[in-house]
Amino acid sequence: MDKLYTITELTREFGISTRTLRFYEDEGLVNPERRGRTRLFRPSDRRIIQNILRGRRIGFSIAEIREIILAYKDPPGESGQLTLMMKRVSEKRDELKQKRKDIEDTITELDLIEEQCLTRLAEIGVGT
Amino acid sequence: MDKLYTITELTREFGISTRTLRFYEDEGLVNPERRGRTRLFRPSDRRIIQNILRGRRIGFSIAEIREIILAYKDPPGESGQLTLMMKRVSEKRDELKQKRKDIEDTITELDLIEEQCLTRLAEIGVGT
DNA sequence: CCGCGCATTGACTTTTACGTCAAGGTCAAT
DNA sequence: ATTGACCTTGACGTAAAAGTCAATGCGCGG
Repeated sequence: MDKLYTITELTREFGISTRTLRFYEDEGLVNPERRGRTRLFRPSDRRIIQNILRGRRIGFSIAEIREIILAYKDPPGESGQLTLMMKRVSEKRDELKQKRKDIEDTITELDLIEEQCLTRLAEIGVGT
Repeated sequence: MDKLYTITELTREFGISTRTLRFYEDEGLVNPERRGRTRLFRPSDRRIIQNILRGRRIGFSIAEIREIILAYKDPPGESGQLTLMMKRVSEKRDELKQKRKDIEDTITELDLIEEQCLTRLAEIGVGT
């Protein structure tokens, strides 16, 4: 049935503000239909928003997110452009792998902090 | 031999600016010695800087990074504080796990884009 | 002694990603 | 017809994390 979403429906679903969605439109990330001046978001817009939010969570800038979205929508037709894009994709992937390692190391560190807390708690618990 | 590092040595090693290191000092994240007014960073400072940069890469704010550094240095002595901290640690860990999943999904997506590029390239290559 | 490179502080500026008004249009229900 | 919910555009404000600029100091090779 291809439901259309109003702006506030989506802000509620994703916990973001209307300002944020309008901003994403200004940035050319989403292109909702209009009934009069009112925005109506398609399922495809909704999916893009999910992508944006994911990108945001992992620290991509709007420009980077836009680049990925565009790359996905219409990969360039020219050979040189394609090769260039594959280089950029490869770089991004390396960056993400580094980030994943950073996260894993930090999780380990958090585990350590937690352990220290437990130890201290036990000491205190025994002492009193 | 406990080498001491000048500010520019470290900026070169880590690819950051002197302004950044001074900013981190203002924020209380590092405490270099002083010979006169000149900063001399100890190996411990250097390690903290590595931690800061790692935190930065995974999107932690300076405030969050400071919190983790402090938690690691001196875990609080009081029972309530300890329990509180463990809750915060647990939250951060969940956040990081979500982030790791986001990263893995995005890597998968990048793989897909790359594949599309390769397909297009093959098509072009054959056609010409 | 002069200039060079490296160091300092302090103040002002910038960028990103929105938040926050202001001022008003539309429509359904009361 | 007024209230209230929801929508709009446009302009201005803000916080974080530095960048940039100005003015200055210190030690050293030539």
